[in-house]
Parts: sequence; structure tokens; C-alpha cells
Amino acid sequence: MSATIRIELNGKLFLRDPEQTELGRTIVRESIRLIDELGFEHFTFKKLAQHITSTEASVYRYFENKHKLLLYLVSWYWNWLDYRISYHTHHVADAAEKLRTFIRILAGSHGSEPLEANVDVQALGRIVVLEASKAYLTKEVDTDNKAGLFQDYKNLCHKISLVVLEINPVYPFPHALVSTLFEAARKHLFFAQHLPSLTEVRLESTGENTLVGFLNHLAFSSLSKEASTVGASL
Amino acid sequence: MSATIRIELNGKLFLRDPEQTELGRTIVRESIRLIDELGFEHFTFKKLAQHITSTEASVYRYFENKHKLLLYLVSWYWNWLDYRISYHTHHVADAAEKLRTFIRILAGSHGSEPLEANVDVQALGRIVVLEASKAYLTKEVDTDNKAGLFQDYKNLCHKISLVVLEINPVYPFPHALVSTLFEAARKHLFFAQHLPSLTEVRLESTGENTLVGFLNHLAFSSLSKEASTVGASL
DNA sequence: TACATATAATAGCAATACTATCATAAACAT
DNA sequence: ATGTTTATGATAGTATTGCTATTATATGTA
Repeated sequence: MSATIRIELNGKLFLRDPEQTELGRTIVRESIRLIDELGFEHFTFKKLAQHITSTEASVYRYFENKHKLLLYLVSWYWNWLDYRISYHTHHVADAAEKLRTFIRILAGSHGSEPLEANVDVQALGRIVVLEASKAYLTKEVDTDNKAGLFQDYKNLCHKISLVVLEINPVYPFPHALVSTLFEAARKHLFFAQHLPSLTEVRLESTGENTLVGFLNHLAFSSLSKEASTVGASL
Repeated sequence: MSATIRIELNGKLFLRDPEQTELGRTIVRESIRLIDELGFEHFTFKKLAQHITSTEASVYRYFENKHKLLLYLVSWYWNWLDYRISYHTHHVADAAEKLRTFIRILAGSHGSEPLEANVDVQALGRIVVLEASKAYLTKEVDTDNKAGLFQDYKNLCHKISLVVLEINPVYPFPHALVSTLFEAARKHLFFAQHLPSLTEVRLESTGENTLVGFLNHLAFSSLSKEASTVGASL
């Protein structure tokens, strides 16, 4: 069994819904390929238009600019992650096991979900690692935030932090821990590939120094009862 | 007593050493003001040249492009941080206390160091929070890394991870923990200001939910002896 | 005095980030 | 079947960005 997922995204992310037309779907699909290949800085709507043998003006009818397109792609990814996390945890009762599953998915384990999509999710995953931070590290962050463009990320973060609180109801930093896990997952995937002296995480490793191992250690030692006393001494 | 610090940076970060001339120092000083004001995306050498009533061509004689300038500024900041950390910890014997001091400095506590500089360090600190990730999240990261442009950050990270190992010699992720602390410090400063639903950290707080509190909790619970057993269960 | 060096002044060019206009073809409604 | 909306393509154009080249001038050095 497999189905095509319909991910609903905030209407302010686009001018015309790209899911609704063939050209729109092509723009999304091929922009992922191109951004993955060139990097967001070198990616332009003109190059995209040439690549899909359309025109710059047509692309601009779907997305206001390339930054909005990035926000769209990243939001789509968080929704996809949300779906996968739900799929793999809805039957799990134990909160600690839920968090471990979350971390496994976050770390990029691509299991077999009954889900097909228009997009190359592997490539999109690489884009998220390299470019996702740029979606909010801008002077326009407050405007974008007021428009609800980060809502999907915030929802997902909140959802997981409820699991964190289930594990340790008195832990004082659930959202901070979860957003740190999100950021750390991306950064250490990147460091492992490009700046390995900044991390012990090795992607090909089967031993202790896996990304999942590090994130689990980080999360669960923060949430252990003993930890409450340890960090308090400032 | 106060002295003007001479921070030595990798010669590949610039074409002509900006510390050596009046124009060079002006370029550095005013680029910090402008990037802080406009954000890195909206900052251009033309705007800088107009601001300092010089010419674009003159700026290009010092820095190859604005990305190299960003790398220069960020490297300068890590060096400054390194200096401050050394200054505040060289007399401290206890490793845990050293790490706490490091975290306090990283979190942006600007104590009184006998150091004057050409630059507005507060503004540079804000630039590091908003823009530092962009210095390495590029397709050119491997080239830049081979040229040694991230060396200062890597050195600092390594230095602190030796302290981490002093606290717990069997902790398996010292560099990963330290780079996570660096990233987390910046991200939660940013989140607290712009996306507060992603963190419990509050900058004006005097209570439990300070940035220093979160980072200490994260670091020391990871390093506690009990933590070794907790995270291992995958 | 001759010479090297740094900067300013100016120009120019290719690429980027758009915006506008118009023609055409498909879809849809009457 | 006909008129109308709608999506796309084709084309043009503009301001800005990123960068290079050339020349003139001022300043200090041998």
C-alpha cells in the first residue's frame, strides 16, 4: 500500500499553490534538485526556469522570491517529518521510546513509510541540513514569524517537547532541548561531512559515535533525575 | 591598565591586512556597523564604500568579497572570545569551574577586560549570532576549510573540549558537546529575541531560565557519571 | 629628484532580482 | 459554438549587485 501525501502549507508561503498545477509541481520538484546541486546562494529563478524550460516570470507567479521558496521547502520537510514521527510513534506507549524514535528519524534514518511524494526527499533532507538555518537567520525574521511562516517548525517542536515533559515533568527546558536536538542533528550531519574536527559523530560508524548515540546521550542525560542537581550549581 | 589587542588572523582571510592602515581599520570598523544594521544579505561593498566615503575598488583591495570579510569578522570574534576565556580561566584550577566560566562568557556576559579594540564588540556579537552560521553553511565549505579559514573556531572548540575531558575523561563526545554549546548559545540568544516559543530561555530573566542555566544544565548533565548509563540504551 | 605605493575617480560588464506587457492556448461557462 | 477567464510563454526592461580595469593624484621613500 502506498499513498500520495497531501501536505497543507500556510498560504502565505506561495502566491499560487504549486501543488495545484503541473508547472507548480515541476517548480517544486526541480528547485529541490537545483538547490541541492548549486546551493541556495547560487540558485536563481532564471536558472530554474531554463532548467525546466519555462520562464522566470512563470516561476515568480508561484513564489514571491527564492527566500519564500526556501521557506516553503523547509516547511514541507518539517511536515513530512511530523508525519513520519506520528506514523512511527502513535502506537508507542512509552515516552522515552517515543523520544528515541523521534531522534532516530531526526538523524535521517529513512525507513519505509507508505508515502510517495513529488519530491526527492533525500535531496530535500540535504537542503535542510545546509540551508534551513538561513530560512530564519535574517533581518526579516519577525515579519516572517508574524506571517506564520515558521508555524510548522514550532508545532513540531512543541509536540516533541510534550513527550519530553512526559519523561521528566519537572525538566525546565523542554522546548529548548528539542530545538537544540533539531539544530544539533543538522549541524553534526554537516560537521561529520565537512568539519569533522568539530564532532566525534561519524556517519558510517556502527559503534558508539553515531549521530543517534550523541543525540540520545544529550537528551536522556538532560532528562535524568540526577541531572536536576548537577547543573544547578552556578 | 588597558591595552589594544593585536589579533593575528590567517592571511588568507584578506588580500591586504586591514589592521595595517587607517582605511583598513575603517573598513573593518564600519563594516561591523553596517552588517549589524542591514544584515549580511543587504550589506554590499558599494554601500560600505559610500558610508565611509571611499570607493568600492578600495574595499576590494582589502577583501576578496563580502563572504571573506564575514569570515574575517567571525574569526576575529572567536579570537577575542579565546582571549577572554584565557584571561578569566588561566588562574582557575578546577575544570568544572573553567567550563562554567566558558559558558558564562559564551552566553554573552561582557565583563571588564583590559582590552580596547577598534571594533564595536557588542555589534560584532550580534553579527555572530545572526550571521556566523552562514560563514560555513555554503557549497564552498571544503575549499574554505582546506585554506584554514575555520582554524580559529576549531582551535577554540578543541581547547574547551580538553576541559570537558578533564571533567569526565570517558565522555565520548567532547568536541561534539562543545560545538553544540557554541551553536546553542547563539541559537537561543536568537530564539529568545525572535522565536521565543522555541526556547524557555529568557534574556531578562534572573531566575532558572537563563541562557547560562540552560547551557550549564546541558553540559553538566551530559558529563555526570550517571549519564553514561542513561543514554546507552538505544 | 625619481620612484614606488595607496587611494580616489570613473567606467564598464555580466549576472541577479525583479516587473511589465502582450500574445496565445487551454479550460470553462453560457 | 462562442465568449471569457486563466495559465503560460515570449520578450523587454530596470535597478542593483558583484566585480574588474584604467587612469589620475597624493604621499611617502631612496
